[in-house]
Amino acid sequence: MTALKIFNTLTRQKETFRPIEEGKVGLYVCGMTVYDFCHIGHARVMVVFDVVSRYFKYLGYDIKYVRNITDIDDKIIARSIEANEDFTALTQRFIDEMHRDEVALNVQRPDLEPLATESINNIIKMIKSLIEKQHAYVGPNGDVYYSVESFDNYGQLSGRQLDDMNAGERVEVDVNKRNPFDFVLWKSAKPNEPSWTSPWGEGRPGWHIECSAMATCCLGNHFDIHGGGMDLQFPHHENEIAQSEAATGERYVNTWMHNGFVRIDDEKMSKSLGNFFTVRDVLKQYRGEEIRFFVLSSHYRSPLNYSNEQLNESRSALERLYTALRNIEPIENDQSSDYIRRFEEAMNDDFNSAKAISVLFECANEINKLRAAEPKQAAKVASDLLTMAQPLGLLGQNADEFLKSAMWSNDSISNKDINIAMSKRLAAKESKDWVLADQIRDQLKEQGVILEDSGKETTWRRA
RNA sequence: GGCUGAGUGGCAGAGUGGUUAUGCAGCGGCCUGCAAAGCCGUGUACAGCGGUUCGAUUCCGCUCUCAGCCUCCA
Repeated sequence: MTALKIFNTLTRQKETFRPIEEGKVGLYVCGMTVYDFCHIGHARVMVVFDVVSRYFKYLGYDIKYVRNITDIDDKIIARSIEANEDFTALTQRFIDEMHRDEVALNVQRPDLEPLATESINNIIKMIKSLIEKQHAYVGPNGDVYYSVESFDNYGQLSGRQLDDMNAGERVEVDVNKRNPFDFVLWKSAKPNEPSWTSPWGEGRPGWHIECSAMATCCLGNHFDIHGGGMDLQFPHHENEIAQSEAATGERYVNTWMHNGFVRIDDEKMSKSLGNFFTVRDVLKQYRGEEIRFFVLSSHYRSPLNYSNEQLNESRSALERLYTALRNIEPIENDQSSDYIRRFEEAMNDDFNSAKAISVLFECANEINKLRAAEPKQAAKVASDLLTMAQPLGLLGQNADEFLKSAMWSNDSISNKDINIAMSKRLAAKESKDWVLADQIRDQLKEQGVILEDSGKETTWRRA
């Protein structure tokens, strides 16, 4: 059995995973800022780290998975003013929507979902300690800043030197900062903004500090894995390291994992570019499992190009897998399985879900070959297939139900009417009236229903 | 300007110093009353130019192209 290897952004290498505490894993992932619906890029983070978490469980680890929710920031404030809605009502609304998307994508809830607004005490404590240790200072405007020059290893994660970066190239440099790369820990409140009391007056936390506070609070000063999107590498995660290690004096995180972007027409999908699709929108056309399969069909660090063609392919792929599982009662396989071995080998290689999925198809092929002659053997392979699908969060539905429920044709004709048409066709077939039988079949096909004859039995599915 | 990463067959997408990825689509066959599903077979793929090597798509160098970060962003 190969050991689990994970690509660590910090070292830019795959490293054998060694937990800090035997048999346990602490995982922290940067979650959503809740002022809008989740888009497919967010879905990728959710699904990717859901699989990471499921796979650790599959391997028998006791995992603690923490994903924060940013429920206070500039955009939230802007939205709440715009919508004339209290910011807590706004954020609660989108937290609920996010949870709805997760359910649709079969994403399991993290063990903890801390809120920034419920972590203010810890945030203040950490800022205090940073000021005491002279890693932070109060600027002329009353905001508290982190001093990047006070931290020797600043730039270790993103592989950049302070001198190499073009500060102020695209954004005006804040005159209150000693170094242009210093960042806000505590922001003083403007009139009518939500705020909390602190030693530096009424205000709210900066973006980066909340994650340091929540992560160390939930998982300890030093934990195993921290994840998030590629774009968070700099400055967000770089700043988290600087803050946390300066404040605690301990190493912060062993392994950093970053997932690649979803792209549209070879461009990053993002809010600022406006080229995004919300999970909600895509769910009108595709099932959650189809979106999930699409996300897992490429490696998590690769770019993922969004298109209908790709989603359609994911649909066909799932149909093939479910078709193999149809009408089979899996029997637990007591023998060691080469499929499982290769599946684990793929997953142990930095969670290579694309490669792992190819093993699922080999199982499907094997089942189809065995099903007539050796049904018992086929049932065992089916069990293997489901065993592998579980940590991927796939194939959890009943095969026949999945195949009978394709979404857009659901309302065109009822199951009852399908059955009526089928019995008419059966009668036609028995009297060898092929013209009528084919006519009925063609008609159903127009309504999105495909008939499949096998021997005397006829099954149906929706296209 | 600095720093990352990527360029694979019609499409998508893994991987490897010499041997079948996988899925979708195509073609031929089997099965079928005919289909569908399934099975079998089938594709001179690895951006370009040099180098290392008995041998490179895989290692090294250069070139070209693309994407990302250096502002908020998953």
